[in-house]
Amino acid sequence: MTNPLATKLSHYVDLSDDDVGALDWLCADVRPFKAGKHLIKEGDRPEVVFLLIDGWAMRYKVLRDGRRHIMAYLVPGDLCDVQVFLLKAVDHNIALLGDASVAIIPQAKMSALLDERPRLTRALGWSSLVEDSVLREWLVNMGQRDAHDRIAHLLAEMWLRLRTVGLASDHSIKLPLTQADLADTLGLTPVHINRMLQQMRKAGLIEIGGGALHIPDVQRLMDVSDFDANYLHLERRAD
Amino acid sequence: MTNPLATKLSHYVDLSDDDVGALDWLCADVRPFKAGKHLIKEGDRPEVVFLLIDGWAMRYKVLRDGRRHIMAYLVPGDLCDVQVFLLKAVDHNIALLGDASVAIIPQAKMSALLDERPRLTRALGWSSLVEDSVLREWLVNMGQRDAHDRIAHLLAEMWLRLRTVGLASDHSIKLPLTQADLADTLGLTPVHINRMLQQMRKAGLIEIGGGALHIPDVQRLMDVSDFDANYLHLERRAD
DNA sequence: CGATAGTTTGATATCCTTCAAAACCTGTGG
DNA sequence: CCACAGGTTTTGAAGGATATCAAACTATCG
Repeated sequence: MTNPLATKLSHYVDLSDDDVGALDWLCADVRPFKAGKHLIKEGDRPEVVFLLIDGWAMRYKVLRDGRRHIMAYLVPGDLCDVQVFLLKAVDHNIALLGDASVAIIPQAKMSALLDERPRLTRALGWSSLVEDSVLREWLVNMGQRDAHDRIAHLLAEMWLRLRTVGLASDHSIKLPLTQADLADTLGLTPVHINRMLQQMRKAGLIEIGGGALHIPDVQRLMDVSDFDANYLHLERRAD
Repeated sequence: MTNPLATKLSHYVDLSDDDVGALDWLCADVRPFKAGKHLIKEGDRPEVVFLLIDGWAMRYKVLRDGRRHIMAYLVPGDLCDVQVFLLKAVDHNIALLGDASVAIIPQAKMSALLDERPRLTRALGWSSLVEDSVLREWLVNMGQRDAHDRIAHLLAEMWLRLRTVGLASDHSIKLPLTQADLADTLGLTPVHINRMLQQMRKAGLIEIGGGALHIPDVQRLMDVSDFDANYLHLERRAD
């Protein structure tokens, strides 16, 4: 199974071969993009849906005084704002964090899929509920945890999410984030991120650097950061 | 127009009389509940959808050590987790903040509405995109703003949201929140909330207390808190 | 090999928390 | 109608987590 969206959705529902075929059909138009390319800009009214095939993207906002806040990371298998064409104008940006491959899906194709494949529609609905749930957990993370635990929680989440699309090898993932990116994600200073990462390194919790993250003992990282994987809803609903 | 959901949706699309009638039909079963009553509990798999008619509710999570974080406030016209029956189990709680009236909508009734009234379906989709957008703005609020601005931003938002359902009289709204609630919403201490509120009172930004909030100059409150109303998507899409 | 982005270090300032107690409400039962 | 109980708001003093500022160091890439 090469399509990362299919890999992800198969965690939520049983996909038939036809379903997988339909997803491949959806991703007929895959293009390479350079690092920093914007898929969506504030004020746009997008006409197509994007699906990340390879690489990372971030969803972010810029405040009036120039500060930036990153509100989500998109990894392979993640869709950009499936429903967003309902709105007059989007209120955020989505940019690639490195060179990436992106499938471009015309609105009509997306609608056709949703009309004809109820099982996929359900899986996509699930997937978007999980996105909401992740957003809520980020809010809790910012509101209730100190810098150390906040970072640990985020890293554990990214590791788990990448594993569900088959992108965690042994205990490592690619992590194309600078410490400034982490700072703008967690509401902290790059300086403080740096100091906390050093502390976590010394404690043997993580090895980080050079665009990669190694977590020797994921359970331990989850324990220290009060991580409860429920919010990722990886357990399939029984019915 | 008495149905607060109809009032809210009419900001997004033009509703026909039939649409409004359908919404009233949806809310046939309205019941009174006592303060503190839980509409949804973590681990539930709800069979019905709730619609707040009168009163406030909060969506919150409890961490392992007992800390609580409030992730959203629901006000009249807001639905509880329309799609949530897709999930195996919800990962949060929704409780009433005071005595309230709640419409109880069976799953089947909701589905029927969505099948038969594409315009309402579109409006509900819009409404749920706005909810997501609000959640993202809360994340930015926590990540980038200090205590004072964070509080100001939240109060301005609640004032605007209540106004769109016709519940802001002159410059006042009901605000059934304790300072501890605000603290658990904004990731601050009740003590610090208290001191900031005093400061805002002295500055003439707000009058708050006794379950009510008065904002003499909403524009000023929005200015100091870097409030950009775009994220509420109150501008109707032109098409 | 120089330029540029990213990481690391140190010293100091500040916002916010913590802890503890007093004051203030609001509803309830006697 | 008073007294009391529980929750909420307010106040003070002191400590801690994180920010700020400035600069050195390191990696990366054309």
